[in-house]
Amino acid sequence: MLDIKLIRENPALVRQALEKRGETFTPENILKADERYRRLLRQVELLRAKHNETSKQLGKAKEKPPELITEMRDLGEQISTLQQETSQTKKELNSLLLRIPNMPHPSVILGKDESDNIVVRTWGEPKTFPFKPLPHWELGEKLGIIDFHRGVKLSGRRFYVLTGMGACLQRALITFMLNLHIEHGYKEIYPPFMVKQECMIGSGNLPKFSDNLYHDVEDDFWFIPTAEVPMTNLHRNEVLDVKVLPLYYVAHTACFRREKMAAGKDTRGIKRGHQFDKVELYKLTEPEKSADELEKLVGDAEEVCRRLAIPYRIVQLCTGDLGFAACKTYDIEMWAPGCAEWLEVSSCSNCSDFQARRTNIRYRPESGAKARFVHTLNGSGLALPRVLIAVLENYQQPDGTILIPEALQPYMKIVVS
RNA sequence: GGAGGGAUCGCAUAGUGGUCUAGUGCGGCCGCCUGCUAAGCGGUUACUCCGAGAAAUCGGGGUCGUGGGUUCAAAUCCCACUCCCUCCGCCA
Repeated sequence: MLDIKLIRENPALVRQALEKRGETFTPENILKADERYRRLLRQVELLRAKHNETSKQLGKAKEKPPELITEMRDLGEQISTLQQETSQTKKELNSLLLRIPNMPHPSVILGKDESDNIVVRTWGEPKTFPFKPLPHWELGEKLGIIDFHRGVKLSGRRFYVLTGMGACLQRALITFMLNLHIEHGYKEIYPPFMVKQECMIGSGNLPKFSDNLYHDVEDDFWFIPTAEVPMTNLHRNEVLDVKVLPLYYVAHTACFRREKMAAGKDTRGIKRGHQFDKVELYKLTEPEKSADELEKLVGDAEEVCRRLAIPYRIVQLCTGDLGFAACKTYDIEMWAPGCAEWLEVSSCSNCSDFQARRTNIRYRPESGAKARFVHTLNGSGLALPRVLIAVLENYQQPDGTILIPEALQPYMKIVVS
């Protein structure tokens, strides 16, 4: 959510910033609602002051003068009518504000869409194979570690079953990543996978993107599309001590996405499913530090790729490709020789105070000082099915078997009888 | 799912319709006194919104778990919900 004061005082600046992301911003409705709200509020408060005053008089009076009671009754009616109008206006204003995306950070490159993103750096050389490397769906089926047919039998398209060493490899990756990030100072979190609506609003997934979410109508639970959602809401309505900042969290969760938007895209393999696992990094920082913390966050996520010795590149998203809540984003893409594409295994974003405003997460710079909104950052560290793809395709051997990356070997020591 | 109890300022507690501008204690902060310490004395003590101001600050509104209701008037009465505790049922 953007600061209404900024919109009020400098709508042109906001418009310019949002135009960079291809958003046409018309502040007129918002400004009108804002002005109307404040005008109504002043009226209501004036009446209330009168009401309180009269009530006090009446309270002190031994004999209750009937004209005072009449006055009270009269004021009460006026207040309740005006109050209704005020709340309604506030609601309208709020729902408008909730639908405006974050403003891009000035350092973000200008661009229209994905095609204007730029590769910031690459690491490693794509391996050359003395044979034609297979895509993971073929490897997975041949090795009997990914069962597509039974996945469909159980849950329909875009579902699969990992079996045997496939499931084991994923589990090894999860533990490896979690441990690595914990070493880097992140605190492990195991959050709920189903959350209240207000959490989805807090992270920015609602009200605008309900198409991509699973929702349990009976009990009004929303299934998380990423651990970012519960982690954004962990400290909802809290004022944090500056001494605890920055907070670093890491969580492994399942993620659920309806993927209505991506219908027909990436239908082969395990690249895009309705359910997948992800290790997610999350930070809460002081505003002045979030830019640096984003770079460090990317570095921490990158480290996973390096340890796995899989070539990757860092892509900076242009203004037009930024997510709703982000002011700056880097993607990490691993090279997958089998399907011959760069796989997006992570998206690391600085959300500045956008989510903190929605969730009301603040910190006090020093005791007695006014509380300020924190900045929040998130990034995958990393998304599992895609890393699994990269491991399978990069480590495939001529005989169709998979070499286990050195970093994962300690996690794969299993006696199979 | 059923039955009961509860939620008040950082913590602990008082408050059964108007004098609550929510009291008291503890803790915190500031000061005083005491040749150290302990103790004592005085003061202070939340968040948020609107408005005025360059600012310090000032005026006003709201907040006693949340939302409704009754009433001229609600921390206080009524209803619903949320969360916590005790018990029963069910369950991993």
